[in-house]
Amino acid sequence: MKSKHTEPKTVTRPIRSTTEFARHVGLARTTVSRVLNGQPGLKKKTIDRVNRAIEETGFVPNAYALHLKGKRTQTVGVCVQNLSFPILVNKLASLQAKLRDREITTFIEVVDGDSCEGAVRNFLSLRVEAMVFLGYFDEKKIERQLQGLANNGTPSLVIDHFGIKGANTVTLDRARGMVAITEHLLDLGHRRFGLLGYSESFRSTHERTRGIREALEERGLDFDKCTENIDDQIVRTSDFEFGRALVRAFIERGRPPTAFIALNDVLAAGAIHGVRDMGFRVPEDFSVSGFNNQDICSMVVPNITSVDQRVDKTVQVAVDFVIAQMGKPLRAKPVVKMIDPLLIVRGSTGPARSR
Amino acid sequence: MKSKHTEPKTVTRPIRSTTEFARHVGLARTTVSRVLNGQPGLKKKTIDRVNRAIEETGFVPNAYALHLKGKRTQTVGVCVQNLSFPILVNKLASLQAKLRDREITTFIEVVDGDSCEGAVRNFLSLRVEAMVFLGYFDEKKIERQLQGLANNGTPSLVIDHFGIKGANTVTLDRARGMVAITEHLLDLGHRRFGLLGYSESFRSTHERTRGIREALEERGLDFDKCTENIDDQIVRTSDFEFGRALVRAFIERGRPPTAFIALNDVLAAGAIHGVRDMGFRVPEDFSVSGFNNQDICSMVVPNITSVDQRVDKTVQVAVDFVIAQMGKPLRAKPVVKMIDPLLIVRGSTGPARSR
DNA sequence: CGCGCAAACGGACAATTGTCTTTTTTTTAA
DNA sequence: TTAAAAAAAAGACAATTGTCCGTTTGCGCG
Repeated sequence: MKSKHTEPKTVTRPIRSTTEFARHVGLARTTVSRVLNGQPGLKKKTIDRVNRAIEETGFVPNAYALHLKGKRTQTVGVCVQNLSFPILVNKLASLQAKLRDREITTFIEVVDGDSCEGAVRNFLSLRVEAMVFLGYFDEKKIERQLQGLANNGTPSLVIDHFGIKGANTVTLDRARGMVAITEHLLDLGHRRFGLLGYSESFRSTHERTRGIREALEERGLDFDKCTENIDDQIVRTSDFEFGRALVRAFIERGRPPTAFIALNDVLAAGAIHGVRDMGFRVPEDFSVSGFNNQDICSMVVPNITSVDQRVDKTVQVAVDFVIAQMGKPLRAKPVVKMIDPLLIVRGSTGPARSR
Repeated sequence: MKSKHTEPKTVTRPIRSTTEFARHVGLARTTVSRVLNGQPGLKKKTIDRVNRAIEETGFVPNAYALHLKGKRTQTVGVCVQNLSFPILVNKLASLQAKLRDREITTFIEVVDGDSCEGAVRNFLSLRVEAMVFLGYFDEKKIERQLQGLANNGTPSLVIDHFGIKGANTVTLDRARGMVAITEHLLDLGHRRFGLLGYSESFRSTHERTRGIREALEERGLDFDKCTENIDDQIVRTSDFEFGRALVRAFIERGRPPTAFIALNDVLAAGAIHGVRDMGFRVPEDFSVSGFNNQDICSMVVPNITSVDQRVDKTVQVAVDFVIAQMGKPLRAKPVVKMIDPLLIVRGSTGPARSR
């Protein structure tokens, strides 16, 4: 048995520089370097020899020396708020994929509560050519960070968090999304709406409340008369249980609205279960809408009517912008791009039952 | 009004090297460097002057030059399979957080279908001190990559994917998880089980089937007599709909099992809806179990009995191992650490109804 | 055998940083 | 005011790579 002989016993220490690699191949360092960088005036045989050795040894030139030499780093740093929201994760994955397609390396830092200061420092130290902030951050802090980046000449972009001063921004037009939902429900004959989860004081919540208000006023309806919000009457645990408890409370107190507009899909899923708990049906007795069009929309019966964030479109716009800015002087005025949302009508909304 | 004067109009071009920075502060480069690296023999006033200038300008030394000089990179590269599975995302986030706590920078590449070759090359070029593979990959490819890393002297670790030759591995003991579930159901009086989603030919599925088999044989029961699998009779769309359709088919064909053991929580959620579709109740008429203990377990009524992966424990073990290996010669023999799973009993499992 | 040319070699430089040593300047103490 | 001590400056080197340039090698051809 003379197997086990394919792998050579050359347990020499790893090759860590072009010099060592060149010695291993039996060529001059400069010659190897010329091969690696595709310079002319080299015999095919030599080129093959080098490439074969690369195959064998897995040698990769040191990125640190490479970029030090002044070569563009072709890297982008991404600060992501956290990975608890599936929608953010989708955006992150899509972002890296699209940047990779353009031969750009993405560095990712999950910030999650910490200020992103450390992440930004790290990225700057790595001389990224642009920086992306994905999600919602402390406005004061992020504005300071962005200012620092501007002084530094590093282009930056904020995805999602709308309203940051001086920031290049790509974000879903959340107000418009709510207009779409509200109009959809109005068309179905609903006139009284229970808002689920709309008392958080985030900027995005304000934006979205504004959308509902606009859609109602467009039809001559009054926001305060048409909507009810009993968020503060329920102790909030998980989104699911919160939505469920809110709906039960709405029904128990009598004269409930005919449609529930939830802040997100999980709340909506809870709401659907709340309706069922009370012996009613969705959408025959009550309509329920979600937001974000997450997977859970299809994991509940009936499936949830929701607003899709158009992650792909959003990220595409973001990537195009970032790449256009890389390696160029900063723009004087910030760019804000709003992405049109997409209403996905499913089984959880239906005609209002006359009561 | 003499506001707007706080920010100096010095729109000089950004400072990109210690030399430029030193000029800006009015000190010698070497002095600044000594301050940055905390060397002794410096006046407090000078140190303060430098620190203040850092505050103002946001100057960060070039990481590329730093590491080139031979300083350890203190970086780890993580190849993650994809971000479609929430459980993987959790592990990834936890991994980066724990590594950051130890002052290690994590580079992340989401591979998603592509071979991870490119990612590995990129990491090697960045001279990471260790590499982690998170999730399931093509065995042949990953073995080749690991071999390459071994030649290179870079420690590596595989999380989740059990059974890769020569790989340091940290993984949930999936067989043991299934033993726990099966025993739990046996204790509740169940003797016939419907397996949902167990016909995929992944290594993890085999492991888990083995666990069920062992638990049954432990009580003198025969696997083939006690379990049924009708996966191939249903067209698989989403996991949710698949689980739902499977259960309906089980019930429609008559003489259904009393408990359904689903491959994951989404299948289990579908199964619960399937039971309800047919006019039965969970857990009174049928028990349903999931796996992974994802969020969805609490977003279904009744909540799903599942097996928790103990992400925190898993990642902690992984991080401890990785850190112990960094910057040291490779171990001769691979280390495999199995993590004990944790059965979480919730409302979806109950005593078997005698029929 | 000698010439010319292509190909490879070998040396040098630049990029930035930390560190070491030597020199100069500043501060402190007498 | 002067000498000593402390602090800062200045210069050099190493780390790795790409590139430039002059030199050497090898080969074919006459």
